[in-house]
Amino acid sequence: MRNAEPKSRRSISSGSTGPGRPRLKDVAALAGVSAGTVSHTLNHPERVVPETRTLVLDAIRQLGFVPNAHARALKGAASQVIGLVVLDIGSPFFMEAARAVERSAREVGHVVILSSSDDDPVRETALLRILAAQRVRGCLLTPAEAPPSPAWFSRHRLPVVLLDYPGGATECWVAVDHVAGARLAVRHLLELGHARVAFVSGPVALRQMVDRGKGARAAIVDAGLDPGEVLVEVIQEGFGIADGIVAAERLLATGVPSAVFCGNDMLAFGVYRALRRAGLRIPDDVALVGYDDVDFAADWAVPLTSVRQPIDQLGSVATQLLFEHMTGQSEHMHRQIVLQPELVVRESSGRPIDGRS
Amino acid sequence: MRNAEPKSRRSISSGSTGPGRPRLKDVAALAGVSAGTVSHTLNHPERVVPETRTLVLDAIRQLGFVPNAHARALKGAASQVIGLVVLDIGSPFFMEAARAVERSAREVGHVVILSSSDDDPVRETALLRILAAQRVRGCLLTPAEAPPSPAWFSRHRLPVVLLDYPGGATECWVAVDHVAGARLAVRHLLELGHARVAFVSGPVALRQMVDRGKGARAAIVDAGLDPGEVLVEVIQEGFGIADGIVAAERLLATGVPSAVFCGNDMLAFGVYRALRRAGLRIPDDVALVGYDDVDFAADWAVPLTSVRQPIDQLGSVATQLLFEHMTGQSEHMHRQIVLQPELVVRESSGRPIDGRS
DNA sequence: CCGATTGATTGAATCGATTCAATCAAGCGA
DNA sequence: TCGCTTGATTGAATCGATTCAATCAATCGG
Repeated sequence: MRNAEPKSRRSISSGSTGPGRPRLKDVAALAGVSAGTVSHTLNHPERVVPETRTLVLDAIRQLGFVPNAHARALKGAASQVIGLVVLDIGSPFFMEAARAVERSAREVGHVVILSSSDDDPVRETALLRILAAQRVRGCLLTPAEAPPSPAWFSRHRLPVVLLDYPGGATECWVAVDHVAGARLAVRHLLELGHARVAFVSGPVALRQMVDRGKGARAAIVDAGLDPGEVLVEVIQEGFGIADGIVAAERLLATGVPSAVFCGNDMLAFGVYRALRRAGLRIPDDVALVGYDDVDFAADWAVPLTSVRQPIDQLGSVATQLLFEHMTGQSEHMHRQIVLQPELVVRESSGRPIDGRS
Repeated sequence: MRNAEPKSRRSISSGSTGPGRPRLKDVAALAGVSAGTVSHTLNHPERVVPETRTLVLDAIRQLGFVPNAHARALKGAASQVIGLVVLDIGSPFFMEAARAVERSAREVGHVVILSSSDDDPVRETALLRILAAQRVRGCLLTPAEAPPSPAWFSRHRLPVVLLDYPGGATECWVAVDHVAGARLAVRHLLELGHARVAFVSGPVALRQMVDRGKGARAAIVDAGLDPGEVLVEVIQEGFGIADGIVAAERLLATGVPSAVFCGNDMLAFGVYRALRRAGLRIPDDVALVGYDDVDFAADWAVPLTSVRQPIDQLGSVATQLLFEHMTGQSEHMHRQIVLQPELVVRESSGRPIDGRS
């Protein structure tokens, strides 16, 4: 009994009930060649004589054969998949980055597994394990807290590039210099003649926000001034428009400086709204600068001066670095890249004010 | 020579040069059990006596073993991956949908391969082939034009649910009723007493835009009026803020109706901007309604009345349907789900106007 | 006209985990 | 103490494609 039909379970159902997912073997049978030849036409077409090739390709088309990537991968072929783990798919920042990554990956024939750690290190680890199990070719990661050690990645043979996270010298990463961005913004305001500047910050749990605060102070120090006298900090729990409104109201209660720099554009929009309601004009009464340069900034009622992050570049550079890492042999040198943001000056920051320091 | 070390190429390097990616075999060797037992501790822990289990688990931990998903899949285990092919990752709509899909998939222990067809049917086919090759468990697709036939998907054993696309009765799909959405919007304007309504449409190549136009006309017919007399259509090539501005300028040239319904919120924002510049007040002089209810709509200078699509629901319902399809045996019935959008009334549409029809 | 060379094709081993039948050991009743 | 049941563990076959050595055929020079 056991030997009567030892290996044709699949074939039977394939022959009788339905088409069944065609295997390479089926193609070979239909084309009247061996399995090896079919494989060759797919992977080394030059080794196969044209007539045979057409024969095989016809059979493939006829059966609608799609080679099993798992079997292929098992034999050692490099996977065509890379992983991307971000903190929050919902954020426009990561969305744009993901877009760039997807595009860059596509250019070299790869697809992307996208997932979100939701800022949870435990979930992050779980996701990395899944990616390792999938034997993806490599992965891009924005760590929730500290990323797994480089040893973890090399142990799992999982090339990694950290995204928007300044790591150590023994790993690859690409980050944006938030300190520099804020520095540009505040320097701009100081150059316009503002003597006191408010910094509306989002949650300080975010490295980015802390960096932007640092940059603001640095710009003031650069100008030979005292941050303690020039900077007014307002810290919000969130970073939406509503938080910006609250921040502006807090400022209104204590006296609004002539310039406000916000940790991101949403906060700036909120601040704008609240200040307008209070009868203040932008930029005549208050100069306003945001951060991120979201799509909307240029189209806001008063076009918003903002710091543009090279998100696109972030995604594509990181992907390129990853491919370098993936394809590079063991002689791969870890590289760290810091991208510089750019200040986009629009109407909201206004013109130089008369010196009344 | 050939037989001297027939199978230990990997083992050698593993033993001598570096750690090497540990295989199940290595775990078995370290734990002093057979491969089968290791597999059992992973997949049928109850079949293995507790002491052996700890032994094996220790070995797994010690080696940092992560089972090869490809080998697993090859043996027939269901993949933990689903595919998602959208038209454009960049758009907020798909971003939000992707987010919902990712979340729903995660809840049942799956990850998502995200990719964008960029509205190109050729690329769409290529992506679907990749997904089929990866033997993903199933896939969600927003077709660029007509999707591949249900036969294609069943041939490749690739369960599919069409996303935001009303397909046929022999496939699964989830879509939003754009006709109904526009109908709600225009009915609202008519009920407020507006006798003439402009419809600012985006590119008519988009099914959505055409449907919204239909809905606008339907609402007028519902009210017993003649669309030819009531509706003024303005068609734009794009659907950004700039296009909205152009549309408004065209309206201004011919005389602006007392109400404007826009194919999406961006167009509405542009219209708002242009009308304000022309000295018209919203909603006092012109009532304005958008579509999509993007994050910004509520926070716009004059909070925008808009039609909210249940995008989140779209993503999660589609994913649930896909899982039903994937896990369901052949007795799976194809299901079609149409989600209803909702009108969110805010200030921009104003209050009832005095009857001056 | 024969041996050698080139090139196309085939066959079999292989990747790593699963699974089922087979084995092995322990425990139990008689 | 022997046979039998029960349950843990092992071994071998298997999934589907790749690849390399082996085979087979044809062509060419001598």
